Amino acid sequence: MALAKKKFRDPDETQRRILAAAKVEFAKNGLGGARVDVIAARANANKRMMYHYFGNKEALFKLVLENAYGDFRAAEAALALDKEEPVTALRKWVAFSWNYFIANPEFITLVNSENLHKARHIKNSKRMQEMSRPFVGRMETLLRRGAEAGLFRADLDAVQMNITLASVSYYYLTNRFTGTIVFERDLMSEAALKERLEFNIQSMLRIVCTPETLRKMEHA
Amino acid sequence: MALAKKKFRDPDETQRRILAAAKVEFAKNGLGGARVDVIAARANANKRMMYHYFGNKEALFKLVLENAYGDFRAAEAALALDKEEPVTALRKWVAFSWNYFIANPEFITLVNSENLHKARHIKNSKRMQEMSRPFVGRMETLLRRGAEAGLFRADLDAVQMNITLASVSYYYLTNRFTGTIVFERDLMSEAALKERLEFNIQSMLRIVCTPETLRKMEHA
DNA sequence: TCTTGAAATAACCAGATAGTTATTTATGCT
DNA sequence: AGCATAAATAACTATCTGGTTATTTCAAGA
Repeated sequence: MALAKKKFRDPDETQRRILAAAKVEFAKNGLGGARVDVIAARANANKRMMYHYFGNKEALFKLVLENAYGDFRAAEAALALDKEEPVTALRKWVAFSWNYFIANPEFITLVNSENLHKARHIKNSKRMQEMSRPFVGRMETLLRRGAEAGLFRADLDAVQMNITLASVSYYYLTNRFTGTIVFERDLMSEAALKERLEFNIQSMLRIVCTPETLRKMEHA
Repeated sequence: MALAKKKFRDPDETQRRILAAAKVEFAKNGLGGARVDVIAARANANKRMMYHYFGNKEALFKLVLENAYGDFRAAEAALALDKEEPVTALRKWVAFSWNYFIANPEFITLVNSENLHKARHIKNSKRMQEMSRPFVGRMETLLRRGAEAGLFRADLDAVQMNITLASVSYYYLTNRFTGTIVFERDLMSEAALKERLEFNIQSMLRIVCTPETLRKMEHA
């Protein structure tokens, strides 16, 4: 196989390492708590390289956030839910966000950190808006298809649905540490995770489906 | 009226001012981004006083968080939902959390900050657990009453319901800054807030009510 | 009025931290 | 081979920051 000869000078690779290290550090400590020295060390790079390639700490944060958001939306698009029957598509969508948040916990903390700062880093990000549009469109399409098939309610707003779909998974996971104390229950055991996913799927179905659809599903 | 003479030395008042200032600063910048100098200045107190009364920055943070949580649960208890008819009680509960999060935005950012730190400040807080128990119990009672009246589904888990009830409001509000960009829509206009609250109430009702109950409500 | 302890303050310190400067080293091109 | 340029490094700096020390000020009880 074509082994890439190890290069001593490799700008692309260095930038990649810095970005990866920054993602870990920003996710773990937030923008304010993250340390550029730690990022450089973890990247096996010199701090000066970070400033050379990315400008400053906040510009690096912005890029990390945009990339994380892009990865999430790309994974979502790859689901190809347009080809699924509406009820199945909704189930898969809920399961997808749940599993993605679990597999990529940095995503949640990065988004939280950006919201703590009132989204000032991406406020004027064209890239951010462009990455979002197809995702909003997908929910509109799904709701229309479901309604036309007589399965879904006809008056649902796609934005509200997008938000609710994310919220039931995101909130559980982002607040899992205080939640464990408040509810005196292990929210992250395998059984608990499975139970929550199933609960979320049922919740979303009850929100979108007509009472008739629900009755049929429950009698099946 | 009995005007309290302004005292030059007033330990209770000084502590109160420091706590209030700390709440603002921690909420705005998170634990890592908060500055003790800023807290002292905003409290019109000396930094030394903070260390004298509260020990250190993290102990102060813990107390601020516990107080914020206590305030929230106290307000919730004051609703006296036990006396309401189940469907009304659920509506009022959803509206309460929604309005509380809007009126007390620090609550959300404080909880987020604590979760970023894996809840290490309240991990062994007896006070935190004690404040939580009645709240979990309230949902159990409500669900039982609703089920006995034939209004609610009989198989609902109180913890899942508590989490979901909070999530649909909390997520919308905590992520309102990135949300505004992602959805290219003002999520905080008066109309948008009203719409979201109504959507959340309907969502919760659809999750808990039996299909028969829903049908009756929709035909009314 | 005098004494005593708590409340309050200001100045300070050591370590941390984002960002820079000056310099060296590898790589691709001719 | 040698040159020009980009990549990489280490050492440095000004400022910030949580926490402390030394000291002063006030208020209440005897």
